[in-house]
Amino acid sequence: MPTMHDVARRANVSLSTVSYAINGTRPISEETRQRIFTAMRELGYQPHALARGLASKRSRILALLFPTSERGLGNTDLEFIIGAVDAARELGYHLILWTSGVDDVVELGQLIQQGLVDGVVLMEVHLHDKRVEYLREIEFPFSVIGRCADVAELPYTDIDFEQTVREAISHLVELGHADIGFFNYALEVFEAGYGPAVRVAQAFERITQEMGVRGVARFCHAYAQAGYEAFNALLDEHPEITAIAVMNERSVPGILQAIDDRGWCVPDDISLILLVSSRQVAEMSMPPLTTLAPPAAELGKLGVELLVQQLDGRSVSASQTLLPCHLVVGESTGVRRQHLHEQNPLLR
Amino acid sequence: MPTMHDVARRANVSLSTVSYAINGTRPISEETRQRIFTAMRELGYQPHALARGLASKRSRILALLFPTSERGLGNTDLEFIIGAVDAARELGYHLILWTSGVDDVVELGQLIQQGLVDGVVLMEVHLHDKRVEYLREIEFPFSVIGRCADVAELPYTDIDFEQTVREAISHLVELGHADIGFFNYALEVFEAGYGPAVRVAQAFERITQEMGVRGVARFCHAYAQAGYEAFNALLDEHPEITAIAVMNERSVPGILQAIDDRGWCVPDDISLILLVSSRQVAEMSMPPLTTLAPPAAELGKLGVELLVQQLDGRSVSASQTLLPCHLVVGESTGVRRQHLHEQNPLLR
DNA sequence: CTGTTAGCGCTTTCAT
DNA sequence: ATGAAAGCGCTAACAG
Repeated sequence: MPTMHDVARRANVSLSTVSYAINGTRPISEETRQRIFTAMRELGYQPHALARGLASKRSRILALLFPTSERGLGNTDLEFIIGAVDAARELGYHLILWTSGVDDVVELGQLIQQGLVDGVVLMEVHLHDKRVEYLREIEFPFSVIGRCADVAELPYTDIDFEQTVREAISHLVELGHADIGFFNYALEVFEAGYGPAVRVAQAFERITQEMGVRGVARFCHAYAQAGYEAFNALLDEHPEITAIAVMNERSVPGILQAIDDRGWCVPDDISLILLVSSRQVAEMSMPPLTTLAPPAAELGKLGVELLVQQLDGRSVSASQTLLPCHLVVGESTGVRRQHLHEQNPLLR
Repeated sequence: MPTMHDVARRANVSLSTVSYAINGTRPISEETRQRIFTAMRELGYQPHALARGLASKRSRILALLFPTSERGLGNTDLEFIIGAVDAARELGYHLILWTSGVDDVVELGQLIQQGLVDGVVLMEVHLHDKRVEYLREIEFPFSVIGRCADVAELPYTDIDFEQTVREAISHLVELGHADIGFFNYALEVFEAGYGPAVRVAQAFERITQEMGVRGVARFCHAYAQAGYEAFNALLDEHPEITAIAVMNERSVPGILQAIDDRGWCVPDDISLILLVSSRQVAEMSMPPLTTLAPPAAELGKLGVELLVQQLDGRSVSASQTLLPCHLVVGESTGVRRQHLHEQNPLLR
């Protein structure tokens, strides 16, 4: 494995000149530049990452902090990661993956103290996030995918939940729906201050009011049975509901089952819309569901860019960005129909 | 940030003694050991990863090569990654994610020459994989999740496709099915030598014969419409088929749609079984599908262990392992029924 | 059992 | 525009 020294000798220059040529840290005459790069090519030289990092105090390695616990691994999560990896490489960084508890500050501290990474990208932050507090305190570079309650000076990128809910409700309202149910994450998740759960809940309430429709929100665990029960409970209590927005795709099969058990059809008897689920997941259902697909890869990318921006000083984008979800119209939303029990009260 | 030097002074020993104490590379008297570790704790010392790596020529960083192109991002892919990350950390390694083309040997070479990683774990290898050839040639440590045609001396872990298919077919045969369809990946994927596609195809043919049932295999692209068409084509040609095994979950919604369009029901009129799809995906359908769920996290873990085994010499497991898929019985497989057209020929 | 010291391969002052 | 040399923080001979 050739070193810089080898390149220097072959190009008849000093070692430092090679370094300067590579990093462009100071002017080099075109002629020697050529000699150096030719030598490099001929030797198949690649700078040694560790040595470079040690000397420059910049490893060009980032860590993506990825808590696995939260709400099970979703289909979009991988997209986040790939988006981040690709962006990192684009910017000349490596990305190490680090899974750990949401509030395991100790492990985070150890990772950082190893001097391996120049900065970290946090995923799944809570409204009050210990990791964020910690990183702020020790003034270690970081960026956040998601956002905290206090976003002052916080470099983050997140989904525009307001827009997402608005677009979803709009879509339903345009189809004539005026009584809309909403299944959020489970209560515990909400109470833990999981951003999406909290923000979508707020947005749902505000926007249904704004638009003059009736909204009923419920919490629902992330499995089919929970969806089944939540749906039945909701419709028993609010039979007027003709459309449901769902935050957690995992409960969907149960909801569909419950609908089917009533002899109902989607979307004829009830419309269903996913709030932040990938197109891919939406298409796994029959009928394909209407969804607001999150810009997962873009969020991953932006998260990395936000961080690199601090590290390199180069301005890539605004330091606080909300990205819209994209409405993908499937076949689970349709014009409002009268409910069966309205058509024929004998059925209930 | 304290260095080893600081620890040494505080513990009244030489710098090297601290090093030896940390690495356990040579005997240290219990007393000084204590002094050193106390000093470390008091200073909150963490060894500097880059410096250590540079000096020891072992970075304790691994790369997981994860081609994104192949067949779209599946739901299990993230599990692989998490499994690998966790295993790596367990063994004291970091894991960087590296996405690149399946046969982009150049980029792989550059990664390696940077001296950043001690070894790489390859995912999605082809039967004849350029990366494998390259790594063998330069004698760089690696392990493989999947396997090549020539597995001599190849440290790999893979799904036991033979067992998977056998278990699936057994399940169907026990339910009385004797005419079984099989949807493989697309022809191109098969021809590119994508291991799972090739191995499952072989296994399907062999095992159906062994068990004395009739099997009909087809290729099918990874989207709903393809499933729809493949299903109709298959059943038009082979109306005797009462069960279908599917390799690629993406085509499933189309298959279900086609079934529905015929006025058929799953599993009453036809059984459906997924071959290598996660439980999670299987449960997203209605009814929940029967599947052979791959041991994704275990494969990721084993892949890393196989590599570390070479690196550290510690023996963690056999260097060639096939892991079984796990049969998760859903509601998409049931006892064989006579087909509609047999019951009532007028329908067709 | 412990200390001294020469690197690991590179960046970056300080000279020229 | 180029060189020389002092580290970056650690490991691993080599010495005792």
